[in-house]
Amino acid sequence: MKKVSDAVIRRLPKYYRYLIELEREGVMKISSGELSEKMGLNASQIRQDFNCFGGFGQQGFGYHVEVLKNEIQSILNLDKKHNCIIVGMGNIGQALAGYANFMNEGFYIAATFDVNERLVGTTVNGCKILALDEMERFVQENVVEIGIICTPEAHAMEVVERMRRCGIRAIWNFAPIDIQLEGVTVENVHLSDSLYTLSYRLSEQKNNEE
Amino acid sequence: MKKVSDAVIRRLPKYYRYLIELEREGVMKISSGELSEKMGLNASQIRQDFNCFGGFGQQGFGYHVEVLKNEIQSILNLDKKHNCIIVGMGNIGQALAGYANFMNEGFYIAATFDVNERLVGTTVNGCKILALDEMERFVQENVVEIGIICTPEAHAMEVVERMRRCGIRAIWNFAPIDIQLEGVTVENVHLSDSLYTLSYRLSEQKNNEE
DNA sequence: TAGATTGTTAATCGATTAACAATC
DNA sequence: TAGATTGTTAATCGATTAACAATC
Repeated sequence: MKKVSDAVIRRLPKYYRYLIELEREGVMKISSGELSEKMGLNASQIRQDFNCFGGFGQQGFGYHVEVLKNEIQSILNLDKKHNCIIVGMGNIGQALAGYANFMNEGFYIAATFDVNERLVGTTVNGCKILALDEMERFVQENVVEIGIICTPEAHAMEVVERMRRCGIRAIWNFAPIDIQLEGVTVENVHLSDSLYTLSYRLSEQKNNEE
Repeated sequence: MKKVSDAVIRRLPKYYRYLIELEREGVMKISSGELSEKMGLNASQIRQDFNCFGGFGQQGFGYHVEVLKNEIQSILNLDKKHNCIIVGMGNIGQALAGYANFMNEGFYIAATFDVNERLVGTTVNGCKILALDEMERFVQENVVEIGIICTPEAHAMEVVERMRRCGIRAIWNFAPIDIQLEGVTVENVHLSDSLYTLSYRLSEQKNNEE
């Protein structure tokens, strides 16, 4: 199968959100035209996107909302359970541990780790915090697919390397570094980058008003 | 000035991060070629990007790290203080309130709000939580540039509308809805979208290995 | 059958990359 | 002056959009 471009992949969760919403509203079918209006995308683009993965529609009719939703859920691999671990249980780590939403879509925080001895042993948002030194053993004894990095910048790279060594192949990174590692899929979040772009557009807006 | 594309704007914080790093390492000058290797970008692209905002380099020499860093800081509007408020002090809201990093770059959490009576009046990460009903008054009495939305999906749109009405022109949105509003600049974060794309790429990786 | 809407090919647009003249 | 590297124009590439034949 031809490689699907990143732009398409990043639209999939958005389709998924809108389809869940439509299903909740009891809508049974939708055309690319209607969906394009709702989502602010081009109808051609929507059809092109779906056709990267096969034809989910019916000519002359449109798309069955439930079918399409299930297809995208399956493409995104959200119909399977994924064990995660969090390393770094500061503010962000604790928040993600409590982000109950994840479990609804098959993400489960199997364990959390920190180096801070005052945190180790405590329970936050239902997750017990273990000593970082126990990570390797835990990952060997349990199936862990996703490593979530919420450490300060200084420790992030070392944790990434340790995760890779014990077989974790997917990393969700919240530390402000760009991780690129052979054989490991990384999604960098970079919250501050996001805020900075907002700051840019705010000042741009002000300039236009002057 | 010609409108700068979103792709360029999203690279600015990344340049900024690398330049801060270089400055910290004591590097005085850098060429687009060296920077491209470090950042994994194309050198032409880097020069094109910088030239959207004017020529910061010196032919035959390269770029002064400090000068370039300061220019980008100024373009991103990070050399000014920005008051923010957070609405919704659940896990994510609390985490962002404590994300001390923001203040370093001029972002300051002036107040936080919630509807939950058990939270109102308490102090989290140094931020006192006020009742949501006090938001309008607070914004009128203080200069607030950025509204941060961390409410559940169901309340997000109403909060956005209230923020707009009391004059907030920039919104950093963590609720899982796409906000688009005339006259308001919105940066949608969508953490679960990000995790879903990681999930997709993880399954793709597994398929390739088979 | 006629109408609607998909799936897919072709055209357009914008972003990335290459090339090179300008110049420090 | 010669060498290096920018700033900028031109070429390429990929993503988006338009068009339309296929078909339900």
